Amino acid sequence: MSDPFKRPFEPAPPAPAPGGIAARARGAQRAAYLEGLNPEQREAVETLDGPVLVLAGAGTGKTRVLTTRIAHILSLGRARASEILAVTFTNKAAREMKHRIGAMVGEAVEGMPWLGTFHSIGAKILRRHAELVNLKPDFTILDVDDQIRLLKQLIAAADIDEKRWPGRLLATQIDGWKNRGLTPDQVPAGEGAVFGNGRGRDLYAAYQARLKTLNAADFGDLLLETIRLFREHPAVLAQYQARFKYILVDEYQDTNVAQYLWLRLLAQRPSAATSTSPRRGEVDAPSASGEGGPASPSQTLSPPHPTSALRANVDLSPRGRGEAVPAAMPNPPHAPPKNICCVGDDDQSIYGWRGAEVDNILRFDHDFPGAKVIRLERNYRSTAHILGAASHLIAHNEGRLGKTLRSEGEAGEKVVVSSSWDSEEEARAIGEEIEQLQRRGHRLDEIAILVRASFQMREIEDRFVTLGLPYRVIGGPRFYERAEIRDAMAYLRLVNQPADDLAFERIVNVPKRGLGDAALQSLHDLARARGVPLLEAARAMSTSEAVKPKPRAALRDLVAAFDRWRAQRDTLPHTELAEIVLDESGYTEMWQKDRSADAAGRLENLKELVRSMEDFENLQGFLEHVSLVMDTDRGEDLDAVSIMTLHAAKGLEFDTVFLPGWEEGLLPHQRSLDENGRAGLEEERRLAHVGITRARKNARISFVSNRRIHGSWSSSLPSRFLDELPEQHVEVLEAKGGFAGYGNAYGSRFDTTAAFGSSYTTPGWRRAQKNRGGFEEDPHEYSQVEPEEPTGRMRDIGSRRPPAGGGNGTFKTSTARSTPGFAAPSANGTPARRAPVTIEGELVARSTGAPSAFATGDRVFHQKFGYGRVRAVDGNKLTIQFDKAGEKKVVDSFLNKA
DNA sequence: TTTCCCCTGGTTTTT
DNA sequence: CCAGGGGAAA
Repeated sequence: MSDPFKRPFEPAPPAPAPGGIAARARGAQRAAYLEGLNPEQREAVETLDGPVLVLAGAGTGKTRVLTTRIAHILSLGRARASEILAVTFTNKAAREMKHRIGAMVGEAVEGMPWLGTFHSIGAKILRRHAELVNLKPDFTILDVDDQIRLLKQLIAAADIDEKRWPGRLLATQIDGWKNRGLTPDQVPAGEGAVFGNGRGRDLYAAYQARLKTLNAADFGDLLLETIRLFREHPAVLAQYQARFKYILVDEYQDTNVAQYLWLRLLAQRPSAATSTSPRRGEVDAPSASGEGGPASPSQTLSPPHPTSALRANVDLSPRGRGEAVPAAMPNPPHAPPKNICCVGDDDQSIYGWRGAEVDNILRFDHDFPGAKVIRLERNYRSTAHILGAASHLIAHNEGRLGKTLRSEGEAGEKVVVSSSWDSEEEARAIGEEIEQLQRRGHRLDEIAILVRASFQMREIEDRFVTLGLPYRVIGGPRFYERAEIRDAMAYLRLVNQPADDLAFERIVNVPKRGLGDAALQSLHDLARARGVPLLEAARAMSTSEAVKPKPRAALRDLVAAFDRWRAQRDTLPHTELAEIVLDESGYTEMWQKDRSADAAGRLENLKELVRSMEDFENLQGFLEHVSLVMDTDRGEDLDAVSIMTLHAAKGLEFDTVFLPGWEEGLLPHQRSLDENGRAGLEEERRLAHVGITRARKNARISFVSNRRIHGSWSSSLPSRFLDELPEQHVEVLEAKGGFAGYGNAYGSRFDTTAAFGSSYTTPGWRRAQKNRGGFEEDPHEYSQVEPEEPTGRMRDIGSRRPPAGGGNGTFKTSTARSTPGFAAPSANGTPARRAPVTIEGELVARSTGAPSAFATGDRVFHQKFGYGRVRAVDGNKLTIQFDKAGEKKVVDSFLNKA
């Protein structure tokens, strides 16, 4: 038994008693995977009994602990793979865990059927018992568009002004209620009355009823309905309680109330719950009982949570949602909680705004009495300077459990703080610096730019396009969220399931068939009158004399097409069927005719969709996958700089990280401050902390003095977080712009800037208190004062023109930007070209001499700007008159001949 | 029914 | 400033 892990998971030997001889004997031999763990990690892996909370700071080996723990459980024979419940938030995390466990234990990862996201596991359970919650096992999982369309109909039906009360808002509201585990009858009356003149709660109830009719569930239902299932059917619950011997939860700080309740139900011992009635302990949940009875009105406010011994500081619990937060873990003393292990980091809780309750993690030892808390504080990622800066910053938060990250590495370089006049200059500075790094051999895919808000990306992208610097935007509209993909999916759904009315509504008139609102309305009426799906109603109407000839023909063709496709469903391979559907429906043609910039990209996406179907056995399997897994990792192995939001960066790491836009109002985001006060501020601080801790070697923070907000310019103040960085770990670069009082205004604690005679000498946060919004001014006024850049490489007078002057930066962004189709830019690994010298926006010189393959007058296509014609050629720099985006100067590697 | 223009609002985003 | 949605004209 030299390598016991080559053995498949199942069948596992019967679970021996803890500490049994066999286990110990095996354990002694199998300690290989435990090697290389530090003592805390090892403790986290080996403490198998009872509740465990692992507080894992950034870069401390969280995933490793989780995966090793699973391997450990399996190898000790404590449980079979199918008896372990392991939940993550994202599919990506689930995939990664599967992968790593597989690497550690052998091939048989498929033997972990209960490793997945909360939602996918919820769906799995729900399908098994669908009848018990008034669904059929093949229920549809709604996407957001469907949801909103449905809500709009309900709002209209209730005769509520849809303008004042948009469907989207109600969707958000309902989502919020579901996140908090509230069924319609549990929504506090006051809150339920906010929407639509007191009708919010009724609409929610109507929506739920409608979902049942449609045999559909939305994302929230995957959790909430499972909870309801468990509450109303204790025998079912008991079955799962008995099955899951070990529960592991990743990113516990991100769990919302519904997820918490879900876990809590599963984490109870099965014994008591096998009885037919809900347990006493359940009473403290938001619902009075599991029997669907209304929550007692007196429950709208619960007492403040008992202070947790775990918690170092006072709770901030901000959002006034106390009523939704359940009280303690209900396990009576005789039934200790099961073996649940939650891993998380309260300092990385950045999703409060979408329902995550930091409180869940802060309260863990109270919820799970006798919990063992293990802190992982040894960071293997970042240098001491970076960690020092991050730790000191986050220490300003009060609502935290408290950890101190220690670096296991060298001191490295200090965190660099710099400033720019405006965001255009900031983008330029970043671009320049990256070129420099590139010249020194720094890989581009080890560089990331992390922004607070996505609008910040635009100028950076713009700059990179000009420089020919390859980049990729992470996040943004995901593949399956693109309109063309959803349309295609709707066609396929309807082929698969002719009763899918929401899919029908989506595509009746896409492409345009002359079937507008009027036609749809009469279809609805007929469908309702006869109690048939819309497609059937369409069939009836297509032969009815009452319908005008034109729409009648359109309906006839549509119905015939679906009949045809459905007949082909069982005879043709599903990929082929998909192609046929897309072509015969005229959908492909619609985009082919479309001359807009992103049409080509959309067609490409459709091809990609069909290609991705190959991985599935049949249409059914594919559709199930897509509704749950909304991301495709179309990993591009291009060496490119990553640009993303701070939120999207969680869990990632890079050698060098740029953090632009650290200004009051943007990094502590104004809205966060306004809406959530101190708790909001603390979440913003965690965001800043997440940003810094993404860096392994270099972190470069910057802020600007002037920012354009909604079109008009206003001066901005440096972020208060800058003042919270410890001096000894930070190097402040002198502002290049040199406008005393602005770029250098910040940093009362940094000598470097004092010489500039800042008028702001109070700490940044206090500065921010007074007179926010600043005053407006024209940066142009100062342009003459601008000294030459220290590098002397570039004199960019052009950028000093008032940015409002238009011309530059007025292009239309398209969704294609997340897949910039770089024609393998030559920048790859080659010595970076110098930045072009520009005067008044004119390109006068350029350092690459390579002649361009394009000539004046050529028709070209650009991924971002669309089609255009070459106006002028200057080496590899071309001036293009784009059809839509206007005149631009672009590097030729970004162009294709059209 | 479609198209065009006006109006509004404009962090973050998974499932 | 600028994108997306909704209402009014063609």
